Amino acid sequence: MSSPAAQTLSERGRRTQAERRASSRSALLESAARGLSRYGYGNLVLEEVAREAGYTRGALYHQFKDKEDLALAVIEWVNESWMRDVGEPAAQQPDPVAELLALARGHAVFCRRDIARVVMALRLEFAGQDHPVGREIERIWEAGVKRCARLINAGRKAGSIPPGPPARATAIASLGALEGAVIALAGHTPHDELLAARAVAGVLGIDSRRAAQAGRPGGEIRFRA
Amino acid sequence: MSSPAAQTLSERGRRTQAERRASSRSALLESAARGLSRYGYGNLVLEEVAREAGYTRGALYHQFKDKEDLALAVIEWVNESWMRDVGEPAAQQPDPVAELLALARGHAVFCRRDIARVVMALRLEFAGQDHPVGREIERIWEAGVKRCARLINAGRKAGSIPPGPPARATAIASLGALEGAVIALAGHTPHDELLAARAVAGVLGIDSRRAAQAGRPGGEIRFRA
DNA sequence: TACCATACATGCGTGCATGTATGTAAAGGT
DNA sequence: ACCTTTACATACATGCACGCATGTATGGTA
Repeated sequence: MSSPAAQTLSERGRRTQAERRASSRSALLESAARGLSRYGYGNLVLEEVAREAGYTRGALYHQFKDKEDLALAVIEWVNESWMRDVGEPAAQQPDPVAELLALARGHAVFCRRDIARVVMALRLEFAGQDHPVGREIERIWEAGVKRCARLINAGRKAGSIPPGPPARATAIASLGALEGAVIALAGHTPHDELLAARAVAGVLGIDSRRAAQAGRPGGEIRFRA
Repeated sequence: MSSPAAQTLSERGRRTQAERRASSRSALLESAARGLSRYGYGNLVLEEVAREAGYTRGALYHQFKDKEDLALAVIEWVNESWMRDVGEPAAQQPDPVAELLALARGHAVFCRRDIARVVMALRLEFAGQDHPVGREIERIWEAGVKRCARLINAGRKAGSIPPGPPARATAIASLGALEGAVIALAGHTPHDELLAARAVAGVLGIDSRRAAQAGRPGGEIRFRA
């Protein structure tokens, strides 16, 4: 937490410049992600970010142009991680409903890390403003809404999702409910996964018992009657 | 928006001191509520709050001890409004499920005003910190969770809510999903109401078709098959 | 070993928001 | 009519965080 990142030594004890740079950068990114998740952009103080990564602000300004550049890098980093761990696996699901529920469950698991609220916090903070960070967050959010709306339309055509409000509004509600539930549930492993899926299933109008099974190859959890 | 609040004249053209004070105070409170909802606590600049209310910071510091005092007053004000417009009406419902769904719908309608995100924004901003504002928000949130958990327990005993994760976790997920959905749905009247109810119903594990009817004396909305 | 480039630390200047102190106009009492 | 109190504006002082400029150590290279 306060030492300059796990050293990935090349072969000899001496570390390459590129190695130093990379490990510093990822340490700073991780610290900044935690900070953004906790405090948001405005309340994030770079001195603390650097300190928690084991550096000073000097290192930060050497790696990133300014605070905004750092935030954008964090967003990109988090988004890539999300795509790899959640977005792409979910795309393997056979039908729209399964994919939507897999997204819900995957997101819940993804957000067990302390970088969970980065997107939510920044989206709230920059909503309705014209700031580069806000635009980037909006771009990512919009992509999620689009993906979700496509799946809803497909599911409705296939008959696996009942009719309801416009697909876009339903998609927005799904993602909002998902994010809200997951953030509120921070620390409530393992129930977060099922409850997230239930929230999404509810918005979609699906029988919530589907939510208990989808994406759980290990079988479903049973509760006492 | 920029004139010193609607004048509630006593009888003559002259306004009483108490009248002046009260109208300034409510104008400042409303402006601060909008500001907190948009920017959160840290990013809220008092100069702008005062200006939008038609005053200067002088008036603000005359009515409120400091920024923290102002925020606490806003929270109290919003909470009272919520209780009056949402909390108490919902308590009239005959059974737990109906009350929970009424809360969801009521909250969605309540949040059509631009003070919707005050609680959410502040809860995110002060999560895990030991700040008076954070504590007050936490208090309100906890009260909501408790109320929700009681209703869930009652509903499960009565058989109207199926078994699931612990009542407290389910309550937290319900409120989180509700807040998240409603905030994301800002501006999507009238679908916000149904979708909020669906999110809560989903978390509870209730057939989401219940959500379409509960609390809608005027009958349910029909969508094309 | 000598030299340069890169990674990082340290110190300074500046802007901005808060809080306070002081000044002014409106209201209320006598 | 005079004085006091209240409501508000204006001006000032403080602190904090950002960005940049400079200094230092480590890695690379000849």
